[in-house]
Amino acid sequence: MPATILVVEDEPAIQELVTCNLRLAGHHPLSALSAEEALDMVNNALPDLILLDWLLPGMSGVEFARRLKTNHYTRSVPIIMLTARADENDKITGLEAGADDYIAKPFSPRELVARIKAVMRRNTPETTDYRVEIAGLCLDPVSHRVTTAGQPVELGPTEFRLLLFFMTHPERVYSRAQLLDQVWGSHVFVEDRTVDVHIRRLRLALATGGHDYLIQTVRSVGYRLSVSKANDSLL
Amino acid sequence: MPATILVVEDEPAIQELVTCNLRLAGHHPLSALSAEEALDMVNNALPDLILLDWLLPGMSGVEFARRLKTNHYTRSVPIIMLTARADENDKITGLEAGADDYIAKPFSPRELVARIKAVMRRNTPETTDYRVEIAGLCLDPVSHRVTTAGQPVELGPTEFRLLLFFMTHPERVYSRAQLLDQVWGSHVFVEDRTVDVHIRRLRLALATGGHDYLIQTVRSVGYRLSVSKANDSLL
DNA sequence: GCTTGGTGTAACGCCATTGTCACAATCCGT
DNA sequence: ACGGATTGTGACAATGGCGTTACACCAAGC
Repeated sequence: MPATILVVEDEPAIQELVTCNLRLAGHHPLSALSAEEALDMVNNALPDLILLDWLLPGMSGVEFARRLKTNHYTRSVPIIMLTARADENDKITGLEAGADDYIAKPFSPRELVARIKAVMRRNTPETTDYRVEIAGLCLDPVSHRVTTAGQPVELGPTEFRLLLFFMTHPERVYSRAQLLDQVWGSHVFVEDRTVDVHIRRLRLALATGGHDYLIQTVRSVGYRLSVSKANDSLL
Repeated sequence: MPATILVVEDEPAIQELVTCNLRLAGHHPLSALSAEEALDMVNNALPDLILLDWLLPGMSGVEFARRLKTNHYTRSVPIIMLTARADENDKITGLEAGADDYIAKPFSPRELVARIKAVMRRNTPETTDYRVEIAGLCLDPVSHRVTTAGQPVELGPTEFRLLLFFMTHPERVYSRAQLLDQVWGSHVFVEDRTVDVHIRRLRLALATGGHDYLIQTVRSVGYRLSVSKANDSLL
């Protein structure tokens, strides 16, 4: 949920205020004092979202937004406009230029982070929306349910994510470190052995349907989901 | 995927803005500046979807929607309402009149096309008759009434909209953020936990008919409406 | 005015979930 | 068979998610 956010704002006081609040909300703000500077930074590394002031010296905010939206590489980055007053014309041209939302000054820090959250959640569409089924084991991300041979399986959140990852990446070995990255998140710090415990819990839950064999351990390497019971199928 | 979309909007600037964005998204927009003009065009050729402004000179948007929904030939055309403000009453009467979705101005082009895609995707399996009944729980948007096993259920406005959303999107988990988007509106900002309280109120109201189990919580994910009592079961 | 119904927020407490550890069991090369 | 390395297993404390209640606020109605 934390995101890198590019703040394009020429007034230092507001710039500071915004970035500070973003930091407090757990985000990673980047500062740009002009549209030109912002363009450089965008070309360097894509941010997750852009907070764009309406009135800027040199290139205006609208022009900047237009430039971004006409570039295939940058057009997908959501933009939130900051405007001095809720002016109708501003609103229309801003949205026309491709802004996803706008905030009228003065705004509360709370509204700021709320809008960001709203836009980002709106912008991230479904990842794996389809149902996965392997050897009678069925997992549905949409309804968030798992069954083995028609019988319901009760899983904790982490076990669910773990199984989801395995079922979308079957027949492939993953180290504990890789699993921590993919299932827990690349930023958390937990012991490698924690994976073992969750693997066991997952197997336990799957055992009632006889599907515990699906999660196989590859000694000194990691774990793997496979339909074949054989511990080693070479070539 | 490309569709002919009738845009009913009296203000030329917004009309232009919307049709332009629709064209960019690969659709074929048709313009109508009044409900009367739109009626003619609909009778001439059925569009795949209608974007309908709430406030129109002459015949209002609601009236227009009602006319469409009472005609067998035109009732199946999905309607997305455009309203100037996120007014609770507007939303309710809009849904009563048969609108399939609802966008509050100002809206981003991205949101616009996203909603259109969403409505067109989900329009095939459901709709047609807008009375929803699940496991004896019956909700009628037209009369704005809810009954469990024939007995009336008293709900507040928010609880009603919440239940309406769940019953039109059953067997699917929604995060608190998504629920806030869909039920409260994509631009309002309230705490996530507020959803919990309304979920409880809804359950409380449904409990008298024994239907409280319908609203199920998926820990660390969100909520879901399901007919099966089991916390986890598929199909 | 006062009252009332609806809504959002804060606070409290319970309990499922989780990360970690200690120890037993197993594997594999020597 | 032995020993070290690796993994399975059970238990434990701490965390955090969620149900629940209470309360303040606001708009509408009498």
